[in-house]
Amino acid sequence: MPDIENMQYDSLLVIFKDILKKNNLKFTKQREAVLKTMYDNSDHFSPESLYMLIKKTYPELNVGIATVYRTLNLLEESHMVTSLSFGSSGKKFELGNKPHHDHMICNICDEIIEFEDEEIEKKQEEIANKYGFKHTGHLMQLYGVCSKCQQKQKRKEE
Amino acid sequence: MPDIENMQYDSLLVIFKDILKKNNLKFTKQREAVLKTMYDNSDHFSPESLYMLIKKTYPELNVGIATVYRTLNLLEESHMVTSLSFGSSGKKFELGNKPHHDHMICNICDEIIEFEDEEIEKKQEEIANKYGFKHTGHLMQLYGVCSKCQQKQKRKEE
DNA sequence: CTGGGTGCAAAGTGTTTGCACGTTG
DNA sequence: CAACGTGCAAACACTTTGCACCCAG
Repeated sequence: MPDIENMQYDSLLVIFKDILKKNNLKFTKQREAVLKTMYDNSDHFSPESLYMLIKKTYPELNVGIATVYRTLNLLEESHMVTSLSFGSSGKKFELGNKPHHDHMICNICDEIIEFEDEEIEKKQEEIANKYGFKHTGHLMQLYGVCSKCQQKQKRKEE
Repeated sequence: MPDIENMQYDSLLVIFKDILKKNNLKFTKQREAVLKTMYDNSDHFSPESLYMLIKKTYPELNVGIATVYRTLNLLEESHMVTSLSFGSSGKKFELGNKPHHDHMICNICDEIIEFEDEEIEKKQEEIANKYGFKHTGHLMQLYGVCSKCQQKQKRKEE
């Protein structure tokens, strides 16, 4: 499986078509619209918000939300997108075309800040090894209050 | 707020009653059954599995699953239990009476292994500070295959 | 032209809520 | 005895699925 970090859209598309072909699946306008929309609006999407954006961008396609779900699941299984588990309100998905990173999530405004730390990654590897655990992935999310919301809170207190 | 690590049941109960009193809530058999069952069967519970266990242990109470949800939410807000996000199939809850730790989750058998690493905790703190983020909690879960399941896989391959 | 894909609506999940009755303080 | 809590079932939110038609290969 190629490493899709930092790839341009054309290369992502080639990989996607390849995955489809290997699994006897077909390349459709709808499937492309999902990938393209995620690429063009690099962000963390809920299936719902992605669905709305696709409808707005490609009104002629008349995409259904079921297809968005189906495609996101397909892309996730193919490791082209990754998902973040979110408290209670479902998952968010992001296209995997950037270097690995984790997330800080503001409890107040839901803003997502990405960060990356090699040392922690190494440490995780060590821990897994210690327990004879074959480490295939992880989820690390820091929760708290982002700097903007902290300032808002201070202003209110005055 | 007291630190409920390593506490015996009696002390947990006192704290729980205290929280209830402070919020003008009542101490009921059902609420106690939830706390006691979690204490007696130290484990990671889905609301459903906890509900079943309570029904089995206290058949005379005729508890409803809605009460289990309500009580778990109450306990979580009061920081007496914590929850782990679980892929798509909801959350699991554990009583917070042990030292802080994170989780390794086997993708095959769903076994949960607890671990603790001070260095990572420190690093998380540093990262949050760097972004002006007020860090109030985190979720770190490593996914992979536990040693038992790796052995089973090997056996099949032979 | 055949098998997989799609939109739609219905069915599944997991969780929350309205209500009448029950219990706590 | 006032208020909060409970069980029940209905409602909810999110996601998956069955089906008839559609389209890519």
